[in-house]
Amino acid sequence: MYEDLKYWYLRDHKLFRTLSFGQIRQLCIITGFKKAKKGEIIYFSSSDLPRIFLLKKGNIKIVAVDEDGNETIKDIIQKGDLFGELTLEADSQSNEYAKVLSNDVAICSFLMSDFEDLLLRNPSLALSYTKFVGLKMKRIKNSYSNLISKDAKTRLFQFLKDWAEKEGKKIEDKVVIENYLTQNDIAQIICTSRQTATQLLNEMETNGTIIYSRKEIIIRDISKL
Amino acid sequence: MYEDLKYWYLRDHKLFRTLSFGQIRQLCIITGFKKAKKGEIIYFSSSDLPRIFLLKKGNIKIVAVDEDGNETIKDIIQKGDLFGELTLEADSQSNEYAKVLSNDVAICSFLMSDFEDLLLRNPSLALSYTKFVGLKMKRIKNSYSNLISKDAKTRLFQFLKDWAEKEGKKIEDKVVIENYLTQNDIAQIICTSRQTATQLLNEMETNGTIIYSRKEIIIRDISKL
DNA sequence: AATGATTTGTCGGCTATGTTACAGTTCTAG
DNA sequence: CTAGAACTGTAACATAGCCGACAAATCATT
Repeated sequence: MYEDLKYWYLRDHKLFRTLSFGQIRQLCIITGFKKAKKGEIIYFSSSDLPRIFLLKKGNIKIVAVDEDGNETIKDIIQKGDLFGELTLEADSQSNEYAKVLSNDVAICSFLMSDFEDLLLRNPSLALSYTKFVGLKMKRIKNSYSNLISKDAKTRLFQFLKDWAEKEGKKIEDKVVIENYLTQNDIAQIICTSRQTATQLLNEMETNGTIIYSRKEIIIRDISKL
Repeated sequence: MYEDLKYWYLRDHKLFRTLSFGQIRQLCIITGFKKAKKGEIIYFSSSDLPRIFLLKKGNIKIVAVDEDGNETIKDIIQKGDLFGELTLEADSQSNEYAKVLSNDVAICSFLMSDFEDLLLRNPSLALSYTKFVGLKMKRIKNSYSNLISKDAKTRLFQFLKDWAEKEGKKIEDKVVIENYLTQNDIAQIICTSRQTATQLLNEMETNGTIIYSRKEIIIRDISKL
């Protein structure tokens, strides 16, 4: 029964959909299944054995701390996303951890080495996984080049657009996003100061392009972003 | 004989070193083997069939053009590097091309689909390749976060340091780099205006940290960068 | 050797954005 | 219900680095 649970938790992910029950049993080791609450911190890069994680429920942010102690948001992970040592290469020096944003999350994980074995036995999965990593790379490239070449306003617009696309719910002609980020979070994601983010958001609100509150963000007309 | 040539040209790359002669024959299709001269432009994203390229000799830059016609340097490719559709996913919209920087280059290429077949038959190669793509991703992340969080001067320093490490020749306690980039190129790589790059380089020269000419750059004391 | 093209050098004004600083608002935990 | 913490709002000021403009130097081609 517990075995079955594990099975479904992985099967769920599109990457693993092609695998048989038996094959997933090979990856028998969802050694970790964890729940956590808002604000909790989950260390993963420095964990004993390198792992790959799968977020089953909720939202987390990946935060990196540099030498000077500055925090930067590396990524926002949503339900269904993989995170951790996706490159299959343990990286001791990257000083990253995950912080829970939503009220509670559920995470499962498996050992990198076990995953490698599975890939070796399933070339087509290996290929899919490579493409998956590649896609991730492309996304990163894209968002970074936005960060570099556009000004803060454009970056905010782009961010909201992406967010709406990923998680927004269309209600009539508006898009409603559940807002689990603080303005500071948003600022960090689009790489600007909190103040500028605040200003821009307020500006958009007075313009009537969005309705902002701590609970949700409503975008009037997504095509105008 | 010609077959043998192809073989060696691939065998050369560390990724393919583990493959047998026969396996490389499977990838029998180094359909392209091309030479080009300085300034030439090589289109690859829009090429008929998606390919993966291997630069055998020389240096090229990967340039992307955005909607407004602005050119940005995406990458500098050196002898031995792979480039092209590394993610194994044809990408029609990325408007990229390669421009030859050194006096002449030699490039060989093979079809993405053939490469995929090879990966399917060689799980361990697939794994290596995944790690290779992963590594590339990590590098990109790294350099981008430099671009974002550091100022132009630090970026230039970092760039010179990397360049020296990759290509510099140690002569006594100095490092000499063959300079095939214009100041404009450098500016684009570190994402600043040409003027600022010029200013910073001159500043470094008067400081005595580097000796700059169009042919070569000499770094006095690399540890001081 | 000459001419045009490319690359480099330099300057002053301008703008977006970070910084510092503080006040008001909303949430949270006891 | 209340105090403290965490967020949000606003403003003045400083500045890195972009941009336009143009001159000087170097390279490439005939």
